[in-house]
Amino acid sequence: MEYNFLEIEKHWQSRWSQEQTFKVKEDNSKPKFYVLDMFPYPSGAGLHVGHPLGYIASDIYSRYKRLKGFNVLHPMGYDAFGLPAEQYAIQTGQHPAKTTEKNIARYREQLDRIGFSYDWSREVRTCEPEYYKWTQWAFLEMFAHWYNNNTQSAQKIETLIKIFETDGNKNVCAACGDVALFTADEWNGMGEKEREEVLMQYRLAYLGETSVNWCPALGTVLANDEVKEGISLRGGHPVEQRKMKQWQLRVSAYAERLLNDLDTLEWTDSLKDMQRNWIGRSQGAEMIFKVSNGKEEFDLEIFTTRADTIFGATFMVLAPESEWVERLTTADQKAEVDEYIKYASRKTERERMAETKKVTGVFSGSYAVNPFTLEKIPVWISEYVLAGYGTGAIMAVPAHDSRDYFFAKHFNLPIIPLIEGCDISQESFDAKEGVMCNSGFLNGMSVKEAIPAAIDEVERRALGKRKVNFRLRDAIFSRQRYWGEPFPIYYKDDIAVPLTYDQLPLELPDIDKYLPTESGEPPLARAENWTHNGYPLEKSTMPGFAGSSAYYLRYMDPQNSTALVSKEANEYWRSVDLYIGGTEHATGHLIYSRFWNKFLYDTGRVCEAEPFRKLINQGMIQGRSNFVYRVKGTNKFVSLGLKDSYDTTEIHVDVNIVHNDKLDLAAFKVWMPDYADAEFILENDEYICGWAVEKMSKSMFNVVNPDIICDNYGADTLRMYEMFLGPLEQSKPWDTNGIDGVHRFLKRFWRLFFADKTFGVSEERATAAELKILHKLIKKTQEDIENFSFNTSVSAFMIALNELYEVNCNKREILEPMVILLSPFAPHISEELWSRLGHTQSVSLAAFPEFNAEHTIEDSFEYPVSFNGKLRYKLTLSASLTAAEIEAAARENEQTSKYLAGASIKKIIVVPKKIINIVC
RNA sequence: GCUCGGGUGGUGGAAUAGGUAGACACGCAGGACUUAAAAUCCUGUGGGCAGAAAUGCCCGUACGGGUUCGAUUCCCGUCCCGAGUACCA
Repeated sequence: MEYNFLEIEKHWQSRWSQEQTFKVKEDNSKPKFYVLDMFPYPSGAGLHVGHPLGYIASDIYSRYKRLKGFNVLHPMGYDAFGLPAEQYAIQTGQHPAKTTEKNIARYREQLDRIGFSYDWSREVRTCEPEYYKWTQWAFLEMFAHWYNNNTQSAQKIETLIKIFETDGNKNVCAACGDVALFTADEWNGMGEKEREEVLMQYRLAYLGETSVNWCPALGTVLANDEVKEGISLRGGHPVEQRKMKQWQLRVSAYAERLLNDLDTLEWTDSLKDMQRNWIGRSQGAEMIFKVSNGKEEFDLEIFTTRADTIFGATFMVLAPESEWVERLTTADQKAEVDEYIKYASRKTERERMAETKKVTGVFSGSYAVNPFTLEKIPVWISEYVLAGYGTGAIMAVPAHDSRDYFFAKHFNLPIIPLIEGCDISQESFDAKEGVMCNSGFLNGMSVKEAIPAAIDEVERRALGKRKVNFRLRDAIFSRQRYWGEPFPIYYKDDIAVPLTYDQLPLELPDIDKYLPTESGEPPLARAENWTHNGYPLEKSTMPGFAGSSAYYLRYMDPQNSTALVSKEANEYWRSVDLYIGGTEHATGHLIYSRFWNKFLYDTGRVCEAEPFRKLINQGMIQGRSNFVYRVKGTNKFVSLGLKDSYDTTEIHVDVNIVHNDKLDLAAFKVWMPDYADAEFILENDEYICGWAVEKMSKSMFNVVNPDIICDNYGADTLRMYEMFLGPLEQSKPWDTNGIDGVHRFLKRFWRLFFADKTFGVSEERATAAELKILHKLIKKTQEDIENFSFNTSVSAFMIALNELYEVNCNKREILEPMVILLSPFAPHISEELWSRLGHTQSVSLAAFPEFNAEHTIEDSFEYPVSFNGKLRYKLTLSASLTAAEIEAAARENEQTSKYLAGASIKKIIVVPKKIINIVC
């Protein structure tokens, strides 16, 4: 009886879908467990073999948890808004909804073949109005809240208005934009428009002018994490800086909490580190310098983490975009400064990066006074100071900051060393160590003492105060695109007015073309009558991360039409227990989602402060390309081992017509018409291809479709092989060379149940040795699954099978539990065997077999005995032994006795069950 | 530059509260079955030396040191690879 995986898999997949085997409901009698995959963007290319890696792992874990008696929520959906569908629409005129629908159908087909245990009744798609209604709702909620720094939580905007009405804003401690102080009377005297402008500075979703990453080729703004090295992540177009009025989310308000709560999560250290770096907390002081342009005096505020170096501040630098530039530029420097500002603004982000070592700058004409040395120091303008961080102005300490050092050297500004014995002839001394000098009252202190001492003095003399700065910026939330969630906002006399909740969802209108308009407006400007009660609606749409920020909540209660998630469903499922996905979302989705969740937590909509308790990052699967070598100027191809004797060109060949690096010659001739009459120079009658690890992409012909693996080997082989490939977190090339081994295992496992060609297992009682094989496997498998070490788990099955074959065991008592153990990895074959074993209920309803220590404990061991660390012989000894017993046994033993003859024993080291070392 | 990972056979990878390095699998070589192939099964497989053989000895976890009876594992230094980040004051 052959292992007919095609038939078996088809049969069980249709059973699972008919019987809705994996549908879950809230059930208070069982503990819950929520396993989530990062939902995919359904691209036109379909799934390749790399996509399911994480899905397989999460599916194994889900099935395992079910076997352990948990009520497992394991849903799947689609992140369906996105740029590729829109780009495709621009090119073809096809509505993105149509192509997205088609792609989703294809994805579903491919996913189904692998045998995942998703509860598809909970599927969500971010582009459907019933779903994005709640994305829009969350945006309106943010619009209607402000962040109170005193209580460290979001509060209704009405509470703020109340405070303004009675106290003005002097006692309000909020995360907000620049607002002048006003009294209650002033507030009450303001007109509606003026009030709205003030409130906008406080809202958590707000409209504000910022410098944004503008991508001219895509005609849209991009978030920082959508840009890499000045190039757009999608499409690879150059990106430049531009000032624009955009909707933003006040993510920065949550910086401290986003940072602190990382400690409560079971994420990898490297991922937490990435988030910590991205949030970028730094502790220092804000200080005021008196500056004068010769006519007027100002207080110029700067931020520094090195207040201790104040005595070495020999000049100041403003960012070119700083509002101070205009005030501090003197008449005779104006021409030069204007030219520099123009030069700096023309540069794209990319050019700035490329010239990061080039020193540029211009003198403003103004001077500041160093409050400690009372020296007059010049104020310069340079692009190495960023407008968006701190106050956009710095005090420059060239001796102890490398950037200031290069600048001072270039423009010949004084450099004063502040640390005893430091050498600053070639470069600055940036380390925070050593003893202070040239620094007045700080002299003789170590740097570590001097930093707080200097800030204390600054505060005492009212020159400034302690301050924590974050690198994390507010998230820009507007995109000038079509295929995204419309903003539920309209404009009445230039005032942004939210729609009411009962007017949601605001559906995306149909338009005839998906490009921006000729006048540069977003595509929604093309929609007919894009208005609300005659007032114009917002024309931007929301970015990709909007729809993915709260999808894990929607899965808990996907059909709810009155709330994002009901209180009951939320309190049952709480948060994601296990989240599996790629590390590329570390500073995007995983920050936004945490922010979004914390906001909903503040407003009492969700019961957990963090969305994803444990997170595993699966590695990327790279492509493994194959090459053939064409002899130049001919249609002859030479095998890898012989290619050095010819002058050849390396050509990518489709990996699907290569097996174990051997080329299928017939298939090769059919593959490309040019090669129909190709000739081959073979070695040992075979054509061996070269190979290299590259990105999986169509152009390198190294894309492997999981469907092909399912056709040839079956889904169970695919699942086990992907796990067997190596540790889950590690990136590795897809390499089919080993897949036969896993497939062979499944065939051998299957054959174990067919002793005499017909199905049947022995009902005899198992021996102690056989039980040992089983219980070793139970122990190992459970440990490995809990540790996500699936590759060693697969190995454990192979070892157990080898051992069973060795003792020729096909007893029910051993095989039945093994079927259950294997079912998370290879569900189809397990279900089939389970039912053939005479069980009507599916495997998943059976209890997971318990590990029994009794069957794995041995009463005697073969101990390797070493003398002075050198291994000599093995002695069989009982499990518990004393030094005297070991010595006696060793002296009696024929082989070891010669090493002990006449030797005096210093000590005997016993490492339980491992080794005995006798030191002579 | 900074931060975090990682360097183990021909290949993917096992083994780290320090304890027989190379599990398991691929590949390769030889053998059995077969008219033949496929499938299946068995044996060998880090390198070197000695031996007819059983076997024994030496060297081996990027490189150089250190701690230890004992280091792939811990510490110091060097080199290389990968990921993230980039003028964040």
